Amino acid sequence: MWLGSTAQHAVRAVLYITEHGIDAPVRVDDIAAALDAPRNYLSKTLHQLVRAGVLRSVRGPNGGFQLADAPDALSVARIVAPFLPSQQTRCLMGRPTCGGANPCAAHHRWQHVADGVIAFFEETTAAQLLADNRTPRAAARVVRKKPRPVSRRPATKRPATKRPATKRPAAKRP
Amino acid sequence: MWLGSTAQHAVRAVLYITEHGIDAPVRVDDIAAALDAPRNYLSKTLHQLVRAGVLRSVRGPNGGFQLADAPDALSVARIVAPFLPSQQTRCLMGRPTCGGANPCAAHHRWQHVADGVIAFFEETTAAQLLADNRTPRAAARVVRKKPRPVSRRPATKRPATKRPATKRPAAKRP
DNA sequence: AGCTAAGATCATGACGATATGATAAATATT
DNA sequence: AATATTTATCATATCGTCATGATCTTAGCT
Repeated sequence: MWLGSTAQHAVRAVLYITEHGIDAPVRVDDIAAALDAPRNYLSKTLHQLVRAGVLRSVRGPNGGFQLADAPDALSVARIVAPFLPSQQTRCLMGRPTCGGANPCAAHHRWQHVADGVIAFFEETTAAQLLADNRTPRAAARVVRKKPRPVSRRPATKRPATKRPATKRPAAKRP
Repeated sequence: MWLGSTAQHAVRAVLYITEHGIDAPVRVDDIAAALDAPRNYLSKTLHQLVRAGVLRSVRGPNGGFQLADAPDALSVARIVAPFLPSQQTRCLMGRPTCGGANPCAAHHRWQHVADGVIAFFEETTAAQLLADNRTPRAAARVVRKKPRPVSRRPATKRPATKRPATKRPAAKRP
């Protein structure tokens, strides 16, 4: 609902990378297998996230994708933005002039609802979703509380995480 | 936002019909001109609303479209339903199994937001939107109140409104 | 240098949404 | 019955999304 399948793949892929990419990049093949998503199309999608500054990619052997920032500084809005239709109006009717002096018929009633949706996208972080996913029991409760604004600490450059030649469990087909 | 242009045309057209179709059907040409929407495509769209039971159509001279029910018994949801993508899941990720025992990562946080949107569509009526449109000043206030559930009175069959041969101001090109 | 494991990219196509223009069908008026 | 008016429908076109499969490029390893 309200997210195209590409954006849905993007969110789920980012969550997967957040969970499994702590010390080594995650391969597209692994993500595609885990999400049951088309491999090449997912590759393209992830690359768009690289261009958007959400992910970093490493080519060649032992390559893959990692988060560019800390998961609690990554809002769903940033993940989803590259895959939203370009003409983004907040007007239900799509009226370009809607607002302020010239509201469309639905403007005032819709505004509240739309604000809620925008807030969800802006304030929900990858870290929160992952935490919810790990403890579904607790998630049903946490959601009752007023959401805190997204952590704005400046993108904690992690110290390059030069991973020590982690021999992964070898390729699937040796 | 979140409504395709067809659905947007549908809502605006219904509002126009609600306003101008009190005692006589409204012609597609008039609606198309008022909305600046493509004439034939709008015709098709309106016909879909006829099939959905939202409008009634009258063919031939003095024909056009009228509401099938009273405006305060017509929710936005009913207007928009025929133009929504068929696979309607409330899950942000589109997971078919999302919910209850097997929630997706975003389920609990998203549910509240989605509920708000659903409620907007279900509880907002054509009559309300039209009233808001006529008094934009007051609309900014009314929206603060808790919305009342949609009036459910049983579709007031109006007594056929056989209009007395209303000569309309003639065609555009005589 | 050559092999191999990865991401990056390209050509192609299916599909639905959004139209456009022409034509068919219905009906009120004369 | 003929005509004019109005909706209903059909054939076709365009565009963006969502892919698929093949090929190119990068970089670690020996």
